[in-house]
Amino acid sequence: MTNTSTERQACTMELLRQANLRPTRQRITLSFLLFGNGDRHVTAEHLHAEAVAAGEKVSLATVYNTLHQFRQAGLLRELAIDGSKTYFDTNTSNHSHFFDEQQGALIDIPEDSVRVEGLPTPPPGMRISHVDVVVRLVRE
Amino acid sequence: MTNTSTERQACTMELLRQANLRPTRQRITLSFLLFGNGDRHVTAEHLHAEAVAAGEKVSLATVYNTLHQFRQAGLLRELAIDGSKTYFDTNTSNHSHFFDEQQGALIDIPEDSVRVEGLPTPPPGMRISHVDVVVRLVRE
DNA sequence: ATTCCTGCAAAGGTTTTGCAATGGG
DNA sequence: CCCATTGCAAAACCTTTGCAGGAAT
Repeated sequence: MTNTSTERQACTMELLRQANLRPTRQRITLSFLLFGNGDRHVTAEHLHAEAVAAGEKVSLATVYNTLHQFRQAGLLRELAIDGSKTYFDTNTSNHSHFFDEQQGALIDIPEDSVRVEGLPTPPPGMRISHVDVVVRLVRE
Repeated sequence: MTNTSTERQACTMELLRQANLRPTRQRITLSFLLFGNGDRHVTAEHLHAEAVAAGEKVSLATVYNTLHQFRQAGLLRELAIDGSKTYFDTNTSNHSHFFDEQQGALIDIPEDSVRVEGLPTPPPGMRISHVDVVVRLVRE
């Protein structure tokens, strides 16, 4: 543990300020939950439950709004894993994922271990913004 | 053009029979739209609109049912591309996709051109069922 | 005749939106 | 004080489901 709680909180405030988002009580709690303790994958509902469990009074609508604001600010990446739910990843680097289809669990694969080779040139007038790799797992 | 329309229709009927699905009017039309003319990516709504435009009387619920029945029979693959919509691919081989985020358009990448290397071993008790690669494109 | 399939409408789940009330700067 | 932000409830959206009528074997 190298940071005090106060230092981490100051860091969180700085994140919000740089993203041009007013550091409201709700946003501070949510960014703390998201960025305060390593890389995470969350859904809106999951994060909302966590905030409520932590004693924060915040609505689900605000969680959705905040997640999208953070995504627009480049603090989160949206993942298309499963048609029915939207996952957000606090690790915005270009890394791959394992996905356990039965459990709905996501696991990061370190950024530099996976290489995608032999990609064709994109159609004219277009460029690659991101390469998503999802490795789907089933129980043996 | 090597097949007559009748031959293609016979082929379609054969698909359904092998999948243990009664060759009803709706299923015949839908499988013909899906498999009658090369590889395709469709959403339920898109396929429904196409069927209606072709003069077929079919409900959206039946299109959903049929797409899932075809997927269970291994005739289609479901793609997670975008949180809000489910895409189905008539090409069930393990290939990659370009996705144009602005247009929502999907383009196949030939199966053998892309290689994913350096994947770590799956967690104990699990094995890889499929590797999905989506190359997201933006306008330059 | 029996079983499967279809259509409709209603329910389901997730996400977005409109608007009045609240709270930071 | 002003304007961004919040919360609520309603709406929007895609998808699934229940069930009665219809079609296939």
